[in-house]
Amino acid sequence: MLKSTTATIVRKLQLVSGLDAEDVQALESLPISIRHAAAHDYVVHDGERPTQCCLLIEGYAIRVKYGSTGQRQILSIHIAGDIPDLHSLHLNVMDHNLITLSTCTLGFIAHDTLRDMNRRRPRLAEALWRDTLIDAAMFREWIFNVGQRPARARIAHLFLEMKYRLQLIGRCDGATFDLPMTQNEYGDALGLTSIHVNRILQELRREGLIAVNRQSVNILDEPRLAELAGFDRTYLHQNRNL
Amino acid sequence: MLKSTTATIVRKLQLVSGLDAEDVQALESLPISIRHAAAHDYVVHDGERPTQCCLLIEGYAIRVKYGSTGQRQILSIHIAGDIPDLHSLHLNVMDHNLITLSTCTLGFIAHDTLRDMNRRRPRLAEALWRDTLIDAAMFREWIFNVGQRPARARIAHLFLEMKYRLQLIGRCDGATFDLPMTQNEYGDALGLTSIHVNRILQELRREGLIAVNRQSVNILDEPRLAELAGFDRTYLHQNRNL
DNA sequence: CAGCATTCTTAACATAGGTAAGGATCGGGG
DNA sequence: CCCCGATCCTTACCTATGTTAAGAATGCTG
Repeated sequence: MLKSTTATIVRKLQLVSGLDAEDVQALESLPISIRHAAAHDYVVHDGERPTQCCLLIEGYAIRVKYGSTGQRQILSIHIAGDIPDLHSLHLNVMDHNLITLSTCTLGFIAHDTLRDMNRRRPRLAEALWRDTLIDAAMFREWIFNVGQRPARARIAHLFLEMKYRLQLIGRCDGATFDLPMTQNEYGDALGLTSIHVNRILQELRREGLIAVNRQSVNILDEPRLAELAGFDRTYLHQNRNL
Repeated sequence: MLKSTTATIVRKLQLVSGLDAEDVQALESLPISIRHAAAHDYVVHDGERPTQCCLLIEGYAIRVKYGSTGQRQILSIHIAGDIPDLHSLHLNVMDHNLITLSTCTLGFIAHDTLRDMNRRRPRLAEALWRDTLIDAAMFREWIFNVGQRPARARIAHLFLEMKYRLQLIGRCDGATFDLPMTQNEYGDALGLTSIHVNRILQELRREGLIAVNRQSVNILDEPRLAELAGFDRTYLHQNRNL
């Protein structure tokens, strides 16, 4: 079952920002060069000056900042339909890395092409701008998460965010979804050590809230988890009318 | 000495993104309604649906998220020339609050007016988009700061960020600049308690790195402070050619 | 100038989360 | 099919930061 390379992003933008037929047409006819990447491959490096953007067609990727003393902070987790380095269209230098989490299908679109499209189709340009703004909104929530919530709530919040984002693109029907992350990586995302992540995960399992393993998450008791996390999905801005 | 309401933002955008004479002209002739606000006033509320953006003409403001159990996280600190709620142009609902820190001169610009300008002047639209992207870049660094750095480095990093941003708009010549924040507010910004902020500030003072009080900061030993903080200004994207 | 409310400071004590180290499992390559 | 490296899990102990409390500076405001 071969899906169009743009199917997922088209679906996302349609739901989130609204596109007319011509916009969809413009997106679908964009020249994209496909590449397959292995898990834990660099897509874009910190300090680099990209001349193209990377559409995540299939798989999972993360944005990561490294510190001088080896610390590592995951800034966001990306799924199919995302363009994690869209910002490079207007920000010349990368200030972080883009790395795959799983094997991925990537589609590269030249900056020139995108700029051209934006000029021609202001509604699409707006949708892309909006996409980067939603990115920023998720960063804000991430700051709150890391700065204010205790470890349990932090982890719970991450799972719920991923659930709603995957739901939007049709990759989570019930309560289960793929998420190929190690406990170490959860730690890097949440500002915790893998040991502590492990402690908390044990607790949450014991309490019957979730089932997690290296590749997937199953949310067993969403109401209690949402309560624990203080989760409010407004910040995801998934509905353009809301 | 009366300064034009747009002088600071024009200066910033010129340095950061480059504007031609017509762009400047367009900005300067924007209809703006001025309002003065007291310190600690709400400018925009979480959950609100703004129909205008707020240009910070004079003074300091913060963006803040409140948690269900009273926690408070400051997401960013804003200075003259910033439009802290520019994102509301494409994101309908506010997911946080905008609050003044000091008495402020605010300039409100209707969304319709801005959208109109963006359509007419693509370069300006690009500069504004870029401005929101720099915002996002600062959020990323803020995540790293709160997630990875120990308290000392966290505080040091905040001071250095403010220094370079104020320098750009000409409000920090030497090593001293205004920053009207209490230790409590530093805590809310950094995910620390005011008591711990106080402890660290004492240390940094004793070691001759900084002098801080309720309204201003004096960076006494920038090299050592930058070393401590692991500060690298790239993420501020202050130079369009860089 | 008095008086009240912040803010700052210090101290004693408590705990969430980090560090270190080793054993148990698991999955992919030879 | 078995071995090896990577995860995962567990335990014990330690430290940065939070909590509570209370007094000393400030700085408004009347």
